[in-house]
Amino acid sequence: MIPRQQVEKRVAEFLETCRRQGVKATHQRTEILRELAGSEEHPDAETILARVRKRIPAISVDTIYRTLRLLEDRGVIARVGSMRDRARFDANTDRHHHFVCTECEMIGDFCSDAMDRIPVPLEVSEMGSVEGVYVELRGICRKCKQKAMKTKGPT
Amino acid sequence: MIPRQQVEKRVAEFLETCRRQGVKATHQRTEILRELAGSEEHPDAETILARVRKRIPAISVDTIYRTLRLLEDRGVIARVGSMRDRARFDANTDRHHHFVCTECEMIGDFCSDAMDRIPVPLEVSEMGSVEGVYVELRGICRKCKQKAMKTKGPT
DNA sequence: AACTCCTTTCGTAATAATTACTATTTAGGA
DNA sequence: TCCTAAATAGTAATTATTACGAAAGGAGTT
Ligand SMILES: [Mn+2]
Ligand SMILES: [Mn+2]
Ligand SMILES: [Zn+2]
Ligand SMILES: [Zn+2]
Repeated sequence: MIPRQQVEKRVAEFLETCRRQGVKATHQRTEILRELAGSEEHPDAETILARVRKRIPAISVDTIYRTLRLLEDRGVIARVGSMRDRARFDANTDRHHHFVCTECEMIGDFCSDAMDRIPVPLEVSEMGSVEGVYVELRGICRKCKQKAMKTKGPT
Repeated sequence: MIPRQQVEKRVAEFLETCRRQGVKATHQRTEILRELAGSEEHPDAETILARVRKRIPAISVDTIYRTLRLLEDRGVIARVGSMRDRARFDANTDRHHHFVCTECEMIGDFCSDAMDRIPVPLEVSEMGSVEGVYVELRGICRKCKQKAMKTKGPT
């Protein structure tokens, strides 16, 4: 579980960003971010909608998608997950990367100093200027592997 | 431009894979792969469809998508590009990574031994078994940067 | 060749995810 | 408080992708 304190810190940062950038800090936006910041599972838009609806029953699909785009564009949240599935979101802006299970779509966080320290290859500098990195390790999670064992029988 | 020879090598490999896996090597599949293997731009499904239609006018949308999924599942091609845009495809199976321009969606290839040598963090091994890596550097390409210069004026 | 059986394709319909539209509401400043 | 541009709700539209059913293809058999 993510500490309430940290969630509120992210929300406060967002409210500050709004003030600086002349964007309105609405109830809807705040609750969407609060929901996402309190989750460790990198939920998709639909899941976020369902959860925020518990607190704001009349919130619309449009607002969810529009807000997620807004937050992403301002760098408050990030879009994660592989192309084959629907978009997933992440309010954790600390530098980290993801492990994705190709079976159940579970997404886990990890850090790697080694990875973060790699310089941008010259080849890339010639293509353009790099502003962000996205690293995703793909495989089968523990849970899915065990499930496969039970079904097919052990090795 | 990609040498004809290399394109045909990839096509031949695919035909071999078909034989081994008991999948039919149809004209449609062959032409879709040939088109993709001959392109350096990581085209999307729609683009591939339009191009293959020049040679097989009656080919259907279904066949394009079904075939792309088949090829991806067999590891013959890969799906690339970031979540915000439509899926893009790549028939280059040599280990490499991508630079993506967030402005014009241009996708360029690059290699990085440093990146490929990084061991999987323990943290990740505990989550599951890693079977693939996807690395994407994001930024603004040269062309888009120059365009921005002309519009807004230089620094 | 004609027959059989299974795979694949075409043409089109359906679905799923995301985005757009417009009347109405609201945040935040004067 | 009052005003106004910005944002939202409810719904329609769009886009990308997948599903379906009838027809075609292809390989082995007679
Ligand atoms: Mn994360
Ligand atoms: Mn590539
Ligand atoms: Zn899993
Ligand atoms: Zn560009």
